Amino acid sequence: MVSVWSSPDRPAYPHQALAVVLQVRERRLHAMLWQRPNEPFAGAWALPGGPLRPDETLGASVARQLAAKVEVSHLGHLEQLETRSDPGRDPRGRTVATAYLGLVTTHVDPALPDDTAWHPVDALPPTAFDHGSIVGSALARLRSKLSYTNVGFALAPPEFTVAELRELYVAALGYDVTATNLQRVLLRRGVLEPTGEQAPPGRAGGRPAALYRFVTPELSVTDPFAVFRPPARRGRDDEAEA
Amino acid sequence: MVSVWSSPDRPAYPHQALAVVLQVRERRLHAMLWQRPNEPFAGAWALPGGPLRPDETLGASVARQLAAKVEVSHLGHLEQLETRSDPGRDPRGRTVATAYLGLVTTHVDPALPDDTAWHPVDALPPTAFDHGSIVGSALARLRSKLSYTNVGFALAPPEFTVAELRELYVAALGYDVTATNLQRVLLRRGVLEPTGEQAPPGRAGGRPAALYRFVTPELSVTDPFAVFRPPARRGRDDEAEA
DNA sequence: TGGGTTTCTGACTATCAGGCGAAAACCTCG
DNA sequence: CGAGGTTTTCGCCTGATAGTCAGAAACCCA
Repeated sequence: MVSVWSSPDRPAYPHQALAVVLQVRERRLHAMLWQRPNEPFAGAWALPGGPLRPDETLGASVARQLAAKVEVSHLGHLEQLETRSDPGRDPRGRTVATAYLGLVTTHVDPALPDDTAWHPVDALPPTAFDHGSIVGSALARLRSKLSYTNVGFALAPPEFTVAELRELYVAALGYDVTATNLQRVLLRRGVLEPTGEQAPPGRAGGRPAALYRFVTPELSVTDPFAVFRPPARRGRDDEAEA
Repeated sequence: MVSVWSSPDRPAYPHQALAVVLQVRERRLHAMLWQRPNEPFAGAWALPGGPLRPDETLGASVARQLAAKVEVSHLGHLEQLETRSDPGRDPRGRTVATAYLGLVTTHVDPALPDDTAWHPVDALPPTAFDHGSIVGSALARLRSKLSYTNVGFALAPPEFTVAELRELYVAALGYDVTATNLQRVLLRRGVLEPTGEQAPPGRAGGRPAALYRFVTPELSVTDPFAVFRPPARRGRDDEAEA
């Protein structure tokens, strides 16, 4: 047990770890929220999370508290987002909150407690505290990262067709993207690769789609900034193969 | 005065706001550090910062504590970086620390307390706590943002030549960039504009350089991701002018 | 077997970063 | 006062990549 120390010139504050857990459900991006039964903000919806324990890191804390809500194995990605410290953010007294961004793959439907539900991010119910704006931050983070990293792996099932992947991106980004372009860009970047197999023929006919997977199930950035790059890195000799 | 509340199931922790203040000095990127006189880490160098007060936000706290070190007006940019929560990061007891990234324009030399000094980021002295790795995070953040935002304005003086700006970028990025390309890219993005005047002729002869300034003294992102963009945004009709 | 549907592939275009060299503008020295 | 050196600026070219589009491929159903 680690002792918590405080003194007049080292004031201490309750700290909570929050999580914005996002998942694409029925072609729309949803956030996991739970409904507060008590004041303050009784009836309003809040982000899952809770107090930081004396012996855990914030990352461990948010993972532990999420485990009480969803199967943790469904969490494909978890990263620190930002820390909110407005003294008035909780009317009961000051707390500091560190928010995390969590992503759940779209092909699972984890069981949730009764007070917890998924809400489309473009039509959130009344939210508690500053949680609404935290969801906004998470959205912005996800959307920009979708473009220059492979976070998509955390939203998509292990194998998928390009059309399915496109649906995910459309839902998460909030605007339309073409399957052709999505496929070419991701293939060129080397984050996507065909499995060699093909999906079962669709119910409505049409050419059966090839199956793809993300090459690496870990976050990697694609260095979108061709700008001000060292001239050395000119030719990409990654695949020096006859 | 805001009351701080705590209970067995809402443990509280001392929280400190830290700042990684960076400045380009003599063609090298430096970080501002102060030398600890006492244990733990006596003699090691630490990031400026200190305890969060009960009635201030983290942002206000870091600004306040920096004001004790440097003229705050020199801080061209300040943004939240990340929050460290390893229970063992301070051997005296648990503290949570939220780090900020601060940038100082290169044309000033603010007076510093005796225990505080600038250190080149590529040759840091022994650092206290986890502050060394926090500097690393700040470096990564600055370098990526230099490429897709206009943060440069926070490092550069109000007016400058392209050659001077290039020196700043070289120092901050850690690798060489060409003045030609830097100028063209920033002009094309519209973050840079000529003042119309030109710098006093150099001591070594040569064509006198034109003076430039950053168009906006606030952070703006240049949306580096031409990827997965809504097709609507095709032509840029920002400057629909005869 | 033909029509409809979906996916895949390649060709073409537009945009932008990066490299290179010539021209412009200034200095100093003989 | 002109020649040589230095620094900046500008224009042209190349290469990489995003975006569009149309046609071919592959499947289902009637």
